[in-house]
Parts: sequence; structure tokens; C-alpha cells
Amino acid sequence: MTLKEQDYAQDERREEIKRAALKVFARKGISGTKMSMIAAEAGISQGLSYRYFSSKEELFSLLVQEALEEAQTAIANIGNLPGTPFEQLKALTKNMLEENHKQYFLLIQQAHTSDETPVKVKQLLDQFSSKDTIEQLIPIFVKGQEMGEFCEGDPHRILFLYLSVISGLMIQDVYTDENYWVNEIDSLMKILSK
Amino acid sequence: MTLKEQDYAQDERREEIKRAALKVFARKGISGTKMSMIAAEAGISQGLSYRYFSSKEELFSLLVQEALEEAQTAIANIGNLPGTPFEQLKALTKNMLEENHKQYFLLIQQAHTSDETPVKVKQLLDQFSSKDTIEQLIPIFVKGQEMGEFCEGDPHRILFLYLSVISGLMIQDVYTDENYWVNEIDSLMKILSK
DNA sequence: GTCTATAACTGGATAGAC
DNA sequence: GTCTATCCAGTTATAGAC
Repeated sequence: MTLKEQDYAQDERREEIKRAALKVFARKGISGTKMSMIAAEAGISQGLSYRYFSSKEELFSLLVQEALEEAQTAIANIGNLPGTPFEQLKALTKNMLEENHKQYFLLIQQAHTSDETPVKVKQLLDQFSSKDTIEQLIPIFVKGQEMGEFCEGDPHRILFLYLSVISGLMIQDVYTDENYWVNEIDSLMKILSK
Repeated sequence: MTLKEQDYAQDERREEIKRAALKVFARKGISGTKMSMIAAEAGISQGLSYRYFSSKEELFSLLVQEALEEAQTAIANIGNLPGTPFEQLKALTKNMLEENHKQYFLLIQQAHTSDETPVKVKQLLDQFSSKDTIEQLIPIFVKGQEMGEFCEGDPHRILFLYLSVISGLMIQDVYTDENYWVNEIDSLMKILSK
């Protein structure tokens, strides 16, 4: 095996552990997740995880950071999507509820609500707070209001409610069928419409 | 102190511990809650809790049972409330979101989503499943549909979505202001309307 | 009745064998 | 590289002092 191939194999293992950890953390939160669960999910021994990550906390923090970046870009891109503001928000909703991103959003939720969350992560969360998320959506929502697609009222308040509803569903989504709520997007968006 | 008074004092202490435990369990779930936290919340030593409840599990189970009964009666009574079906569902929503019951609903949620939940409790949950809850609301919803107050569509599906939204909000409610969502009931009920 | 001390156990993290 | 054995800290539950 050449040096390059070795590095590749190491990286792959790291990603494997990260995938496993994301899956478990998203469902169980940081204290509900045991290193043995992550190891089992990744198909390795418990001790080996520590050759790739120095602690459970480090692993958790890294994943939250990636999740925040992922969520951030999804939201930043919304303005570039085709269609009316209504269609743009609908696309964002769908994106959030779909399997892949769901785990990231859940992880962020876990980080937000647990108090075992490391201080380092708390600081990250403050940086990318949901206030900023909403701030980015406001121009689109206001445009939709002017076009008569959305209901009247304080954009910040309405978007906060809407995003809370979505993440509330995601939390529970884990225990119902995959992507179940995606079929309910039209009903959910009635919160935003006239 | 007479015998009667002693019994009363004992009962009071039991209730004190139960109140404390409900508060902590609702926020942190069964494994996130340490007996020391409950004891601190109740203002007693950790060891003393075990003079009143034989285990953490027993305490948790008892509380879930009471929560289920509480939720059950709240729902069973809805038909007797004054007003149209719309007003009845609105009253139920408000009731669910208000502080007192919120803790009970949160506890049930914790019991539902955690897998450290004792088998005994899992069985209880199956008995009072949310399917039955919805079943009880269907007649009212159908009546509202006939009166033109609610949107068309499968009552079971719509009510399931609605209740999921409400409990999703409750889970997060703990971390925002008390009773914040109560002010948003009208927006939420747009999910049910035409 | 209530507290403090402690036994038994669980889980995070390290060390050493292969 | 990976696993098994082990250390140490924190938790449940009990026992014994006041």
C-alpha cells in the first residue's frame, strides 16, 4: 500500500465514524449517545474510535459545525432558486425535511436543547443563530407579502413560527416513516398564506 | 403529631418529589435526569428519594401514567365544551400549550422517543396511543368540515399533522418564553381551515 | 424522617498485545 | 490498525448513624 492509499483509507474510516456518529447523535443527543453505539454503528470496536477522534465531545462539535455550515448554505442559496417567493420557501421546506439534511437539522436541535452541549459548541450556535437564519428569509417573505402570496403580519414572528413548526416536526420525524412530512408541505405552508 | 397528620406530611413529601421529578424528567428525559437533580429540585438529599420511591424507573412510570390520564380526560371532555367545532379544537390547543399540561405532554413525548423507557411504560403508551386520541377528535372535525369551518381531506391525516405540529412546538417551548405559542394559535389553526 | 457513606455498576478514555 | 483489558469518574440504590 502506498502512502497516498493509506491516507485515503484513514480518511474513509474517519468519514465512516462521522456518518455513524451523526446518525446516533441526531436521534439520541450527546449524553444519550454512548461511544459503544457509534462504534457498533460503524462496525468497529469502542476503543478504536479514539484513534480517530480524541473524545466524544470533539466528534460532536465537529459534526455540529458541519451541520451549521450545511444549513447556512441551504438558506443562503434560497434567493437563487427559480420561482416566486412562495415556491422558494416551499423548496427550502422540502430540502429541510428530506432525509439527508434532516439529520443535520436534528443534530443542531439536539445541540440547542441539551445542556450537556460543550461551551465551544454553544458559541458556534450563537454565531449561526436562528435569528440570522430568519433575517435572511425576511426579504423573500416581504416580497411574497407584497405580491399577495403570504399573509400580513410581522415577518419575523411568522417565519419564527414556521421554522419552529418545521423543526418540531423533524424531531418527531425520526420515529415516523422517512420523509413522511414531505407530503404535508402544502398543508404546512397554509401557516404562511392568507 | 397525630397519625393522620403524619400520613398527610408523608403524602405531601411524595407529591413534592413528584412535582420536582416531573419538572426535570419533562426537560431531560429519563436518562438525562439524575436522582440528585430531582432531590435538589425537591430540596432533599439524594438518598431520601428512595424512602418514597423505590427507583427512578418507578417514579418515571408513575408520572407517565398520570400524564396519560390527564391528557386523556382533556381530550375526552372536548365534546362538552361550548362553541363550534373550530372553537372546541382551539380551546383544546390552548389547553395543551399552557404551562401546566405542557409538562405532561412533554413527559409523554420523552417516554415515546427515548429507548431507555421501561417496558412497562411502553405498554401503557401503546394502550393510550395517539391513534386513539385522534379517533376521539374525528367526529368533531368531521362536523366542522360539514359546517364548512375546516378544510376538506382525510380527517385522520389532517389531525395527525396538526397534533404533531403542536407537540413539536411543545418540545421546543421549554426553551422559549412560557406560553409563547399560545399567542400563535390562530396562525396554527390555519392548518385546519380552508 | 433525614443525612452521609458506600457498594455495585456503567461509560469515557488510555494502554498494551497482536 | 485494531482489539481487549483496564483505569477512573460519575450514578443508582442501600445501609447505618443521628
